[in-house]
Amino acid sequence: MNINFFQSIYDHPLIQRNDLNVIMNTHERINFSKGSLLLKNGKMANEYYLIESGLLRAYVHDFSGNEITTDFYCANDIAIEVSSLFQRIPTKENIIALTNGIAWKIDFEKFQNLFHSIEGFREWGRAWMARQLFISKQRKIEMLTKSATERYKELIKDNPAIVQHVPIKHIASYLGITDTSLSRIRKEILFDL
Amino acid sequence: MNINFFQSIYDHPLIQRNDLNVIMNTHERINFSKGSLLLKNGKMANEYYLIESGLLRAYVHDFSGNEITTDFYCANDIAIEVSSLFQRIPTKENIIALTNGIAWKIDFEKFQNLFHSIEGFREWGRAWMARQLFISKQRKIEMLTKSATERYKELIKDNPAIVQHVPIKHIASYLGITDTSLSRIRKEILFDL
DNA sequence: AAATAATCTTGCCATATGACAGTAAATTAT
DNA sequence: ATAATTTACTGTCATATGGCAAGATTATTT
Repeated sequence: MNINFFQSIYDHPLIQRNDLNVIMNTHERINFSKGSLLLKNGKMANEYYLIESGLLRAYVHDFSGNEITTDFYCANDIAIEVSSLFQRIPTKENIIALTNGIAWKIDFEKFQNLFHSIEGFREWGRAWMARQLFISKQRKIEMLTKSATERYKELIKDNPAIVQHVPIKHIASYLGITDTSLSRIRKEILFDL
Repeated sequence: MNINFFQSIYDHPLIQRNDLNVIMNTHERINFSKGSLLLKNGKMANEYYLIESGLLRAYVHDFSGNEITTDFYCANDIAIEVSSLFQRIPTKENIIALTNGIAWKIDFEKFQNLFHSIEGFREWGRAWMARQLFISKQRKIEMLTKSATERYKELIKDNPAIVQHVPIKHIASYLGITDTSLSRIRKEILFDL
């Protein structure tokens, strides 16, 4: 078990080395295989996962039943459904594995203990939430101000792994367009690349 | 000072009555007047505000310098820029008063004390963040899946005060369209109302 | 009250994206 | 390997929204 992996994720000035050990030992290693569901619509999230390797996709169903991809999780990301986990309510999201992979799981009760017993951990947690909120806001603004083409180009730049491994229709719903349109956009920007 | 106001905002099963008193006394009443800035781009947020009355608008500038309205805050809302306040970094947002009003202010240091000393308060804080994250995600999905017309209709339904008091151009940028388009949409839906 | 400025509406045309259908290509199952 | 299924691309047409500019309306200042 690699301490650098945990250190890069639980990165906060108030988390001491021995705190990190406690935190590490609270996680459990799991393997997931392509197609398996880590979280299912209607259930309550009881854990979250640090992704060591592999690729996951989160999605919801819109009013007419179409899958809308809300997030991708890659190595070093945290796969989590905050709303369900922290409000103790059933989720509307699904998290499914797009590839095989390895993750480190921590469940809510253990998280809760760390949160209330380690000051650095709860500072980290709050900062993490703040960052997520910032990212979410940013993405919202980008949806408003940027064209689908620009958003796709940025995805290529920031997250090439996703573009390479994920079916177009999922990327399209993530970008908020149809797969038809994305197909055309891809054709368009071939010249730029 | 109205305890019901604070109770409705700091609403969590683990917050006891005397906790609430401590929390209440940590806030300071302020008046704000139309046009005043409660937060300015480039500064660090050092406090947040519970809005008792009045109307505020948060906005950022996009790459080409246009104002994008990111949020409105009404009575009983919390006007806060989480990212700057909790990550201790300068903000990119502005919060400006659209009307005169009354708010209760709490600054970061005092918040921090409450957070670490009252378990119920930090549970409330985390749940609040989780809810915000959920709302932000929801809005993102709505931007993806709903038309500008639908989004405007929902705004009318959920927040009529905003539609009545706020200049169209701000509502338009909040919805992610131009004021021209919003003007046409308004004309369109006159029939529906 | 008049003057000025800000805001809102409207017309014209351009463009991005969607809906639907058909085909091609790739993946998966038999 | 073959068949079946899923995924990706393309064509045609429809629609929503944007860009720009000119008026109309409303608000603000003098």
